[in-house]
Amino acid sequence: MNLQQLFPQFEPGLITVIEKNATGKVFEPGEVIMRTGQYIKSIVIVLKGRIKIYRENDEGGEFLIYYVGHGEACAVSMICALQSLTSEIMAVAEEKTEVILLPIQLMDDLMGKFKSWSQFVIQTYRQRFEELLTAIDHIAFLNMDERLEFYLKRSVKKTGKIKLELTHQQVAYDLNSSREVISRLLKKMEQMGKVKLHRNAIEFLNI
Amino acid sequence: MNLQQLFPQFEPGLITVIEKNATGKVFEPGEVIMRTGQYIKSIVIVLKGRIKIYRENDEGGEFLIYYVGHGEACAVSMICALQSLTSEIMAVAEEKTEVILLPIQLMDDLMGKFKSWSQFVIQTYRQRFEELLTAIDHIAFLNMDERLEFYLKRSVKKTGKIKLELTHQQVAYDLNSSREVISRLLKKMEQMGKVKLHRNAIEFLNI
DNA sequence: CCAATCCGGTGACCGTTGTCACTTTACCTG
DNA sequence: CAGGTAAAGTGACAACGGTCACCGGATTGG
Repeated sequence: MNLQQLFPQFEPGLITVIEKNATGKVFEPGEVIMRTGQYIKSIVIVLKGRIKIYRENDEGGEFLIYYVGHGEACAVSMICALQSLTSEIMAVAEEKTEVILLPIQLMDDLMGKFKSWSQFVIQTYRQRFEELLTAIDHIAFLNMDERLEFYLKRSVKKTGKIKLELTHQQVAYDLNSSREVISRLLKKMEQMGKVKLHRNAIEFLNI
Repeated sequence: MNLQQLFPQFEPGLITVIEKNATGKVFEPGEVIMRTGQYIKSIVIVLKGRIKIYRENDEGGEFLIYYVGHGEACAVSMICALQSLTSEIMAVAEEKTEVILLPIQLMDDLMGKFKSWSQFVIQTYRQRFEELLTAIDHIAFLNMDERLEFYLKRSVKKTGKIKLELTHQQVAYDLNSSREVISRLLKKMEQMGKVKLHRNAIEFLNI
């Protein structure tokens, strides 16, 4: 994967520094990249594939906050990196995902030296901040059926597939709900002609 | 209010630039500082008092996300400032609040020139990001009684008062609930000896 | 091919919260 | 002090979503 191609806005000097200090890593679908409570030692940048970021609670509840796609970075890793804090979220590879890891010590240095880097950091914060606000909106103001519909639409957009390979159980996890509830709501959506249900797959109609 | 005293980490040069370009403003308790959908033209920094930041939805629902106290800045104003976007939140003065407004054009300039400023910006993002995550936790995983207790404890901490001057209706607004529900839960808490209820006030016991 | 397993469908039930309607209480003001 | 008003208490009810129990169909693997 060509870094310069993925980040055309980065100065060549910055690319060189990153290439010198980064280590690559590949995660298989479903593999956990980061756990709640784990120490963060690197900034994670996605080159290829996609990561899901979850918030967890003590009793096994989990809740999908956002996706990190290629050319994006995990804001949480940056945040924690600055203070060597533990992660407050969980990250899981959704598909086969290629990332690079940058040692946190580099962060301060890059921020000072490269304007494109500090813009990238700020831009990442901004985007994630807005996504968190959207997440808050949804759980605070929407019912499960509306949240489900948003979830499916977003999945279609992120994967580019209309037929989503998902079980009801997986959807329930992501929305911090239960399988039965999701099944019921999907049935309703099917009756309204919004989706077609298959085994292990949900086909989205009327986009 | 002495800027240098409030921000000891700022370089004297930075203080000078801020003083030259800032305009002061005072808001009365309950006054709306920023509305959802409004264009942001300045960065807001609180010198004295406290602001409440809400997320609103179309149907009049609102939801308290966090407070901005003295020596703190509104992360949203920074985020929007960078791209001249509209605000996605509402800000209301909780008490008599003194702020300074920095024109957004200054942002880029300061970021490049003053390390203490870019650290301040990053630090602000980091803190707000975590508060958003906490807010998500609460609405996603906690029941109203737990959220209410957290809300009261936080108010005690923020105001320094054990006897909170709040009506049940105001609490209901902040938690996006209804007065009756809050009244019921407060009654329960009173029976458990956690609070003492007065007219227009809630006294917190056992801290 | 049959058993085990996984996925999904379904009905019953319940707790939490929101809503409605109304009453009671505290406080303020003329 | 009387009357008005804002705040708070309360009971009834409904909607949403979580849980339980159980079933049936599809898939897989020995």
